[in-house]
Amino acid sequence: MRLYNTLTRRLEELPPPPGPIRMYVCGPTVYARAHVGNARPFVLGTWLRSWLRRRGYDVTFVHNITDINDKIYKAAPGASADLAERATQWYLEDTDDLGLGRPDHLPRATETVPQIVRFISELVERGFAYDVEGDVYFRVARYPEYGQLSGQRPDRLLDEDEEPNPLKEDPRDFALWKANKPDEDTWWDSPWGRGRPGWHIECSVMAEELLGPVFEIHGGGLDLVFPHHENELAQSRALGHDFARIWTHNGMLRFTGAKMGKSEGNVVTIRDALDRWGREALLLYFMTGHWSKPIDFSDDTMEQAAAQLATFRDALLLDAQADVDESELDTALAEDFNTPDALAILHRWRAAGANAQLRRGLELFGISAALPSAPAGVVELAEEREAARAARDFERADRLRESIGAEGWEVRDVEGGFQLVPR
RNA sequence: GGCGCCGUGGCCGAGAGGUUAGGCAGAGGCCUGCAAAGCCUCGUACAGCGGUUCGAAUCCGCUCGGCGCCUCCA
Repeated sequence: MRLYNTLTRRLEELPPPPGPIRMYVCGPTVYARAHVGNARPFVLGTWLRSWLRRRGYDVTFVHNITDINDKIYKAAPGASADLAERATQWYLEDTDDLGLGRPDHLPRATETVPQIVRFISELVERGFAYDVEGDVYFRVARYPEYGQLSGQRPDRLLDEDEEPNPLKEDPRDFALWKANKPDEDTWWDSPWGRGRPGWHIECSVMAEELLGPVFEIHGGGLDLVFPHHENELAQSRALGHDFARIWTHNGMLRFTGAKMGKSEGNVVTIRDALDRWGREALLLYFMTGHWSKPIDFSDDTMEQAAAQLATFRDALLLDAQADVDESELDTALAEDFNTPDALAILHRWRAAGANAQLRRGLELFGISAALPSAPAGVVELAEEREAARAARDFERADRLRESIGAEGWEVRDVEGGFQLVPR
């Protein structure tokens, strides 16, 4: 199994089964309903887990909930904890409805504060951090490797336009701990006074708490490479921890086509996508693009995914029992988890009539392609149509087919009866 | 300006020096009372310009175009 590693900029071999494979995928900051783009790393993480397990790996999948953040304070003045809790529940509901199961651990920043404080204290003791007026900052100058993940050169990271924070020794330094401000309604006690963790530290700590100081995979959106992941790496390596070996960064979703969303964010929530297209079409959509590349989310691309799903469903209605070499799929996935290639293979199996393997292959990605059964009223119409056909009253039969169509179903005449398919 | 990614047939999208990717949409046909599904047939594409090579969509250079990040966005 090889995966593209942002840190080394090449494909990297995973240890052989059973591993272990310890995987941390950055989860959401909970301040609003998550959008489809947020689903991509989650989907990828659960897919990877199930496939690796099938290959005999011992996998632990950690996915965090960042429930302490500036954005939350800003979005819900005076009620940030409440919003964070609500948005956490939304996220769990939305990702549950993707039907891929839950990560093995869903740590929350608010439940990790003592460990975070300990971690920061150690950084301070070792000179990698300093406190000023209740804030604690990471001393970038003390960590010469800074920039290795994102390819940024430390000396080029100075932004002249930015008003420098006078508390920082160096404008590149970033906050590990922030003193409580009057409009922030949650806080924790610490050696530096009342405050709360900065943005990046919670991930270093939660990952190491659950996976240890060295683990195999760290994932997340490409937009997190800098500064978020760069900073995580710096904090942990500063303490001598290897931290993540392979960094996987998934490409962004591009929202094109019809404008959705409000003022500027033309985004679609996971919920909306689920309601409109169904979870299986959505999952199939995610398969159509390689995880490391951007994909367009549009009516057009979703319709194409839905059409592919229908094709698979139709094929599985047939009683086909051909046999194919199932390892072909594993070969595709073993090479950087190439789902578009995997999808092409599944289509070949479909065309070959290898339904058992096709079903197993789809299930790996959480797609059961099972047909819902038609409501009784629709079944009745179909039975009436059968009777009309038997009586060779085709005009009536065609009218009944139209009525069935109006209910959102399609009748097909098959050997010895009919079949009802939603459309 | 800095770091990086990408441009493949109407659309989506693998591949990566010489061999059919696959799908969606479309056309014709078989089947069907008519359909649907299924099956058969049909597309010789790799942004442009140079170069390397016996041979390039695949390597090199330049140009054009799109995108991400550059302190809180998955």
